[in-house]
Amino acid sequence: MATIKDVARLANVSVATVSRVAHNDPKVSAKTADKVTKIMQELGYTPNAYARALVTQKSATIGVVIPDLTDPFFASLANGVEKVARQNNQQLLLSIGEVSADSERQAINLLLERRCNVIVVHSKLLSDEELLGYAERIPGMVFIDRYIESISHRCIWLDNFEGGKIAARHLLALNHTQFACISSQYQIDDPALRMRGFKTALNTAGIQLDPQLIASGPPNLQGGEIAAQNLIATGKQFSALFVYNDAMAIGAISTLEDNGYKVPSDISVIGFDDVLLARYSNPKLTTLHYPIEKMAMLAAQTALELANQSATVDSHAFKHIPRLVKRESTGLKF
Amino acid sequence: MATIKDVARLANVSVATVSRVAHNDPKVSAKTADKVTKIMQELGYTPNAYARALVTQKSATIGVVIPDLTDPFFASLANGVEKVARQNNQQLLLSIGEVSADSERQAINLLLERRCNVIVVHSKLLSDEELLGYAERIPGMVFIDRYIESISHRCIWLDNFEGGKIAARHLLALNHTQFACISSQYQIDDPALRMRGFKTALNTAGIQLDPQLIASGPPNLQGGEIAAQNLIATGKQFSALFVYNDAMAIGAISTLEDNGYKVPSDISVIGFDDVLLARYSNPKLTTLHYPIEKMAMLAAQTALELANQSATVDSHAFKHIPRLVKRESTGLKF
DNA sequence: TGCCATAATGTAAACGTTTACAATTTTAAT
DNA sequence: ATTAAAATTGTAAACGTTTACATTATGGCA
Repeated sequence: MATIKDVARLANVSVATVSRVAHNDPKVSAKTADKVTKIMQELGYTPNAYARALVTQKSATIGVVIPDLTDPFFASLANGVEKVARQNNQQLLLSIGEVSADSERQAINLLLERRCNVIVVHSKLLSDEELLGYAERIPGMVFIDRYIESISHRCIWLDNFEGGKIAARHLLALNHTQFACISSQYQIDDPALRMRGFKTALNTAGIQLDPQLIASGPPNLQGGEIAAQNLIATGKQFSALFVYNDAMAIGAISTLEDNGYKVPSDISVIGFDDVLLARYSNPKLTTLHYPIEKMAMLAAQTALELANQSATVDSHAFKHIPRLVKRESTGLKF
Repeated sequence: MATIKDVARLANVSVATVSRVAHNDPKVSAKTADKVTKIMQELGYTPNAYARALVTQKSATIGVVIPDLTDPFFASLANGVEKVARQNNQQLLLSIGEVSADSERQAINLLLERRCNVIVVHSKLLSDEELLGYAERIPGMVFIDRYIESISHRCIWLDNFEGGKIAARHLLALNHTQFACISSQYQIDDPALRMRGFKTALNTAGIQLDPQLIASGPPNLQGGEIAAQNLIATGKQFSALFVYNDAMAIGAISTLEDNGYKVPSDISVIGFDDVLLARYSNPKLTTLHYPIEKMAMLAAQTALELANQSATVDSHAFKHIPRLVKRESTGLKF
């Protein structure tokens, strides 16, 4: 590939001049600028980002660490970061953390090697201490979907507890009195918080959740199907079901309908996350909207500002509350 | 950030020795290796990928150009590339091409600046000529979901025409005789090919497709809903519906059911792509599986080999045929 | 003990840029 | 025509590595 020197030689100027033309620096005469531009095109010259990064000490790159791209939730996250990256003429470097602490660590390290000074990390497996260590080293690192007290101004997270409460209040407002839950068996924090919020709101209304009507499974379609089967197998009555996420909720609905229950007329079902699926399911899913793309954009913006020491973000924006999206899967209890 | 020189100074050795330790070169004594390693850890030394790339002339990076991350189809594509990237210790650089020829061009150029020599491109907007120009400059560039005659060994594509035929044959085998179609109004090639394949197979069976029973719309849920409404509005009978993609198919089903038609008992519906949605919809969608992740992996693998001039791939593998996935949305016509 | 092969380490150039600073050319005012 | 200021261009160091080659240290053997 043609280098700046090649251009300089052919144009009979110094590399400095070529560099100036490449940055359309005003202190270069129109004539030489033309000449150089022409040669650049002839040679198909493209500046070498590595050389540039080396000397300027900036990578023009935003890094993202997520566990998985196929999950639409994380795809939205990456998309949010990409948007602000593009707005700021930065490129997106993607590092997939998979499912082990080791690969998450690996993913972060790769970003560090590339001198990414702006990084959005979604980590559920690394300890607070380890993340703090990284955070200390690189000021432009921000955590999404995680809360670490001592660096709360660098954490963008959703209030899952509150989400659970909102779900409960919605079902209570529809006159339901007999509740069931489906939780996820993975990811320590989120499911537990959502369930606790749900129970708390029920208790406030003077209702106890029957422990036998809490099922769980892996957080996907099949998990929801199995959990719903277990719920039905208890033989207990319930008219409202709060499910950990949309995928499980759709699985649960499918099992319920296979067993002769109509949603929402017999049983109301509410999901969580509001991923694409929720709008495509039948009946369309009532759920709690997780504004992940917006949060990701905020995270990227914050990381960018922190990296430039220009941080002025209102730290109240960091906690997000999910919003109830009423669709077709919940209804009045008669 | 600590550099190799810092390490060298503190360890009382030359930078060359540190570099050797970093690559665990065998020609360094165990004693010094230990000493250096310790200092590296103390300083939290991470080699600078840019400096390394500059001198070795390799970027250790695979680039991907896709129009959009939120579309699960493209997310799968990116995921496939990422998988082989990781297998080969490469990093994923993502460039979003959006929806204009200009931004696609921009996306490719950014990758070139970063001296990505392995690139998987999904472009529908740039002309064959322009892509050929790029292909010439960089040998490790491979095109997915596109066919360019003169560089067919660098194109990984799906036979949409054949897919249309398979769909038709499936519906014919179920004894259907009255057909309708929903196509997409965007993306010149794919929809046209799918529809042509469909018609061709019908004609072979001696059936003509009524031109009035071909509707179209934007390739999403709403597009499918609207198109189905138009189909119903014609007042014409049909028992089998071939839809451009799964999202539209789900929209169409929703409209059909709202109008009192049962799927599949009244009308069989077949989609295309087999995205996540197809498995989550109700009824579950019969569709044509587009093995995009597998294709993306093959593309990345091919690009990698081309970049290393070690290409030995069987070029017959480059054309892919979609596979029929029979689920619940199609059934026998009585 | 001296010598040589081998192992270990160091030196320095190169990769392709950017950017102070220096040098040169142009411009305009006298 | 002279000259100072302004505009343009060039020089060279620096960024952090890798690596061919040169140098030095080590150990084995006679």
